[in-house]
Amino acid sequence: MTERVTDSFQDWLRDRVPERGLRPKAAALLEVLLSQPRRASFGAAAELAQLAGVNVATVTRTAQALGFAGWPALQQELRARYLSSLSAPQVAAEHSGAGSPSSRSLRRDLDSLALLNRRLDEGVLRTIAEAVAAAGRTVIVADGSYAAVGMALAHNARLAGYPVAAVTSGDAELANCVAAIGPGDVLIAISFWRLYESTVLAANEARARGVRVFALTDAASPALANAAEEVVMVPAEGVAFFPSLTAGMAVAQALVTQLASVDPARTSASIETAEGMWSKFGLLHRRPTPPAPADQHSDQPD
Amino acid sequence: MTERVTDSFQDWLRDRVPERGLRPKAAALLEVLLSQPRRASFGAAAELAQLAGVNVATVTRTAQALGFAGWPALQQELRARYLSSLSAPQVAAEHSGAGSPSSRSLRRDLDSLALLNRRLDEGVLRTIAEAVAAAGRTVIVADGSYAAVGMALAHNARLAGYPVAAVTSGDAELANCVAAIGPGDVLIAISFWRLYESTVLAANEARARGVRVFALTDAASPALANAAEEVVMVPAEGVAFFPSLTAGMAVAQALVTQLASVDPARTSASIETAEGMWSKFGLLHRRPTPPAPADQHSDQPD
DNA sequence: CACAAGTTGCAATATTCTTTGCACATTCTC
DNA sequence: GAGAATGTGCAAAGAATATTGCAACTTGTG
Repeated sequence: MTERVTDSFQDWLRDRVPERGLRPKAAALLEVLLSQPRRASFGAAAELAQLAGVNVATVTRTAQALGFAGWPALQQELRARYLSSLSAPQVAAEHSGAGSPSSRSLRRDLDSLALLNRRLDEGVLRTIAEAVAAAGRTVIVADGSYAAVGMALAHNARLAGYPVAAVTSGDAELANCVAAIGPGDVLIAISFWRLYESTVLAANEARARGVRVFALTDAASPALANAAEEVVMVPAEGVAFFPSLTAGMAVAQALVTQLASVDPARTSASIETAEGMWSKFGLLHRRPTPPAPADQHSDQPD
Repeated sequence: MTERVTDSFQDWLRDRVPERGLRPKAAALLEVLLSQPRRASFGAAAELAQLAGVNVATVTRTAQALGFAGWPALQQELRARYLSSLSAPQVAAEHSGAGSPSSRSLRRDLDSLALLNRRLDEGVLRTIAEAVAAAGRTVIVADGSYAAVGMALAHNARLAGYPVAAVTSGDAELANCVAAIGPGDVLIAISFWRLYESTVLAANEARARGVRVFALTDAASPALANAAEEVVMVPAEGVAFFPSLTAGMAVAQALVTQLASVDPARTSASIETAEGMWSKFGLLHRRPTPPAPADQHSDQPD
């Protein structure tokens, strides 16, 4: 039961123990909490009490003795830490003291990314990257706030030398873009949480027209998954009402990185050209250190 | 498609969907459960209901429609499966291509985020969030690929009920926008790696006009830092040529989360309104019945 | 256009879980 | 060894959560 959950989880809990130590029963309960973090995270006070051979009341009192308002408050912390230790054992956030909304958001994103890192089948990303590299052109459909991820993906992919365009200007343009693609092209649909009607339409229509369709989604979207050849699942759960775009952005980044490695020469040339343009247009505030793009991604074991 | 072990969570839940499919609201709830397994595993029925935009009663009814006695029974199953999906497939992902560009990118982002999490002073984010909340309006300046972060920030901030606009359409519009703001307004400049000339200009000009200026940047941009009241430093190093937007996006997410907590009532009201609009405009995809094999219905917006 | 079938939200009800007052038991001190 | 102080269990009060009856609404059909 106890994996290597122990470190951050146990240390933290032990640190809450006050100077005087705990009463015998409270100590017994603490041992249960430490040794069975899973049950401690989910179970009712009564369940833990029985497990520790103490009364329910002792659970509440122990929680209070540890500095919490009551059992629910303690349990919430236990949960957060237990889950963190499950998904990101290596990071072991030290200051994860349930602080401000912003720091909670960061921590959640960190967890999501750790989860993504373990879950993601990079074979899928390679497939998509190669499809984009081979495609006549690529259209990215992304509505709502997900448009940001689509834009980033398209922007960097173009920089890498591939004709990738994001459609974010509404349904009319979307329709036109879908009408303009066909066999030999690629469409990437990005959508988390709630699915926009037009995104699904575009994906289905494109597939019917012989376009290779891929999807980036948070798995809540069978409609989109059905239309896609491959689906990349991304955790998008945020702490507030908004779904988090962070993990999706990480996937976009990974995808572009993979794409850049498909044909390094092409990418290098493209970047060099782009840089020349930026210079000519006077876009940059200062001349940066000239990067050596060919060196950056020259090592690809696969 | 991906038939990885981790999908057992989603697959399993989808398999419980009865023949006829689900009612619209039930389907909406199912999406939330699938996309936010953490919350689904821990949260109360009411919380999930709000997230899905349905009534509490629907949660209970959906659980029953899926063949469970009620929400607690469903939640218990969800928990078990979510937790095992967290801890099980760790090993597989590690070895299948540990060195591919995409997985290196992901790992780099993970590291960056961990670094950010340690370094970031949440007081700064709070300051910015409060400034935005108090401002007459807020303009976000972000050029190049950073525009994606700016867009996401603006989009979600608007959703939270604040007049935030991202300027991404070129220098002409940027000039107009800067001309239109003054004391009592806020400008947020987002720029990593290389600094666009116009971004710096806008920041300096705005500050001269009495606008509160904040900056999101990596360490390499002293010019921007000079023009800003507060600077949020974000690691943006990518594995390839491209700077990573992931950490920047995480900060945007954190900022919006903080902003949403400044005046929760206002944010709730705003989101509710927005949801009503989405509904009216028929933006969301609400087809509950995906699995019909021969049934190739053409999706029609309702 | 009206009716019927089905769906959803509201609100009262029922259930479960947590906390706390109180009494008994144990332990420590003089 | 007696008294006081502290710890613990029991059970009732209190809070939170889930369920269900009912009415209003929407959608499909004649």
